[in-house]
Amino acid sequence: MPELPEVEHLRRSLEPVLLGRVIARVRLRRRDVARLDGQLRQGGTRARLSRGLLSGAVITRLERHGKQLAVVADDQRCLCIHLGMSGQLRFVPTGQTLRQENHLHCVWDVQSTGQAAERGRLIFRDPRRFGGLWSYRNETELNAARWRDLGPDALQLTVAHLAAACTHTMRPIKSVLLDQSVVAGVGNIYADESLHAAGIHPGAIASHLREESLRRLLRDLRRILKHAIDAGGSSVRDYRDGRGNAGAFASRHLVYGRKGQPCRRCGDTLASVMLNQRSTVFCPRCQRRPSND
DNA sequence: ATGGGATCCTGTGAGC
DNA sequence: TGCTCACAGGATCCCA
Repeated sequence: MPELPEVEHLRRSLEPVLLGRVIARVRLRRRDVARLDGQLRQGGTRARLSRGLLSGAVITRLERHGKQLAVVADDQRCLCIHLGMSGQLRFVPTGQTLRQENHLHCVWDVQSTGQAAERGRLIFRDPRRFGGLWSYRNETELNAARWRDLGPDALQLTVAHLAAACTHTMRPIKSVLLDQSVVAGVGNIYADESLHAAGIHPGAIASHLREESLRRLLRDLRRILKHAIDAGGSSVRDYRDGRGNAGAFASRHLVYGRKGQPCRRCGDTLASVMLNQRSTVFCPRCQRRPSND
């Protein structure tokens, strides 16, 4: 379940093998994962499809906002890649055989522009297909369309913005954290981890929290996200970076996936509730629910 | 307007 | 051993 740290680590792991390289060919094996100009493809020609998927482009930048990635080309074209739940983006150097992999939806042939013809393939796999590819003519269109409704990236979020999103709402604080229009990049893992670190009950009504609590939450969220990026992300099950390596942060989770186990801070047994249809793990002692909720 | 629930999808692991 | 079934969840849509 790639969240901000996983996508950021993926972005960094792909930069060395993609920047300055040209996309020689694209093979879209499953059409419904791709949207042209942000729209579900309807009768677009094969050429238009290839173009949207960056065929012939030289890759100049890899951008990220929240959990989404964008590959930007020298001619402005840009392809937004969202991994959803189980999506993987991986670079496979030529010579390394591409194992018979299922759910392989798109393959890009990548080669260097210089003398030494270093080649490889970039592959997009997504068994559960919650992810996808969205093509745009340029970054302005991406920002005006798909990224328009995203809040600030979690690493750029300010207390003022978070506090503004929390006033006048009866939603639980965890729902606010998971809301991508409030803050982009936080999913179930890092919501639970940051709330635990800040000592805030996930079900606490957002508008009842003091600014001091929100300040602590933001500080801990940012700290945890940065540590997770450095550790290569959390590989709970599927996540792999651009070279196929698992992340190491899952072993450092204090609450996520640890229901029934002792809290690593106070020793109390970690409890679990459903919130937003998500299993939510917290420590009943470290994260007391305010009495007025 | 706000927020909660159902929905999509497949692999995994528990339990019989 | 092999089967069934619940569960995992990001985003989107629908409805109260």
